[in-house]
Amino acid sequence: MALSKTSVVDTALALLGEAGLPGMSMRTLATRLGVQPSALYWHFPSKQVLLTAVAERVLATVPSVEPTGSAADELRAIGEGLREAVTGVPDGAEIVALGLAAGARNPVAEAVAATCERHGMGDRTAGLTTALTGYVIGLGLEEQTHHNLRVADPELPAVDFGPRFDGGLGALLAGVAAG
Amino acid sequence: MALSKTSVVDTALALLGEAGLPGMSMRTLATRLGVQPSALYWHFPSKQVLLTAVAERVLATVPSVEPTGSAADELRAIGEGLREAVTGVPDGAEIVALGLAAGARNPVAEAVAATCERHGMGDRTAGLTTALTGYVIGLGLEEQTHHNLRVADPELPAVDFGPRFDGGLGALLAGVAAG
DNA sequence: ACCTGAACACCGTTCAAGT
DNA sequence: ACCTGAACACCGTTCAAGT
Repeated sequence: MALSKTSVVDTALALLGEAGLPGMSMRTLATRLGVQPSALYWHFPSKQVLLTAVAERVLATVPSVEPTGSAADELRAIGEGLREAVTGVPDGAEIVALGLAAGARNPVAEAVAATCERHGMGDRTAGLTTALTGYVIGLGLEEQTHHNLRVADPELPAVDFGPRFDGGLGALLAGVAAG
Repeated sequence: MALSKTSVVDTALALLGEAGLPGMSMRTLATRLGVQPSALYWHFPSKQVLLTAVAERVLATVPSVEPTGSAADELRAIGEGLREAVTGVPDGAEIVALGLAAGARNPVAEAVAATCERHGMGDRTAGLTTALTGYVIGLGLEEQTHHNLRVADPELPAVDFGPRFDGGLGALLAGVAAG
């Protein structure tokens, strides 16, 4: 059957899940698809563009947040949702950063806008979107890099990024009304 | 003259400044040093380890902050100082993230601790350190990736990350007493 | 329209051998 | 101790040619 952008991105995601970015070369991707490497370049002009398509798929998995809590609770849920999407795929932080830099739609922006307006703080939308997105990507990058290093060298001490993420998110949202 | 770790890191930083991470291959590095690529492996076991040494040098340029303002002002200055160090070298965010993941000392941790204790909020040190560091790295990564994309494709719209950084930092520090 | 085959110009890393 | 020379096993990308 003929190749399609969708099937290429599907397979790219599968390879990422198995071995991260180093395991997703254009050559292994082609092999997995039963095609020559050069065939991929008919569908995508470069690996970078292919990766932004992957990033868009990752961003599409960010869950939407129900308007049922305080502003702080909703913003916390938005941050946690982005974190789940980003850390759900190995090297996801790097890939999503590429996607956002390339102009991908950031679902966090709209979610934060909705929450802020609902709670009468629409003027804080831009700052909170930047802070939340940057924080999740940055800590996600550290976490995934740390994981990659530990795979190569098990001597490296383990770090639990879960509580660390919660603590940073709490500090980040301390200025948002709790009730 | 014989090679040394210092001279290798010096030259690595010079190459990074010229063309970023893609311009800093072990081969170009060796050529610039007038040596064979394999010679580098006597001084560093891998490129990754060499890059963490580069990261430590970058982190060492983070300026220390004078205790002359409010807690919020001092924390803002700490964040700005880290940003300057990180964005001062092309692909610095990625490199510093690698360094921190490898266990490099984070100068922000100590600076935040000093400020927090001076202002009677020592219990907030950990959260603020994580939030501040993650945010600076994350937005820095987006910014530098965006810059790299624009070098390859000038069609991509320019974005001024300066005001965006300020806005996010303001939101991040909104929960810290201003006076 | 969609893909093959072959090549170009690179990578990081290893390791015997030299001095 | 410190480095060379040569090789191994890869990369992303291009492009004429096929169907």
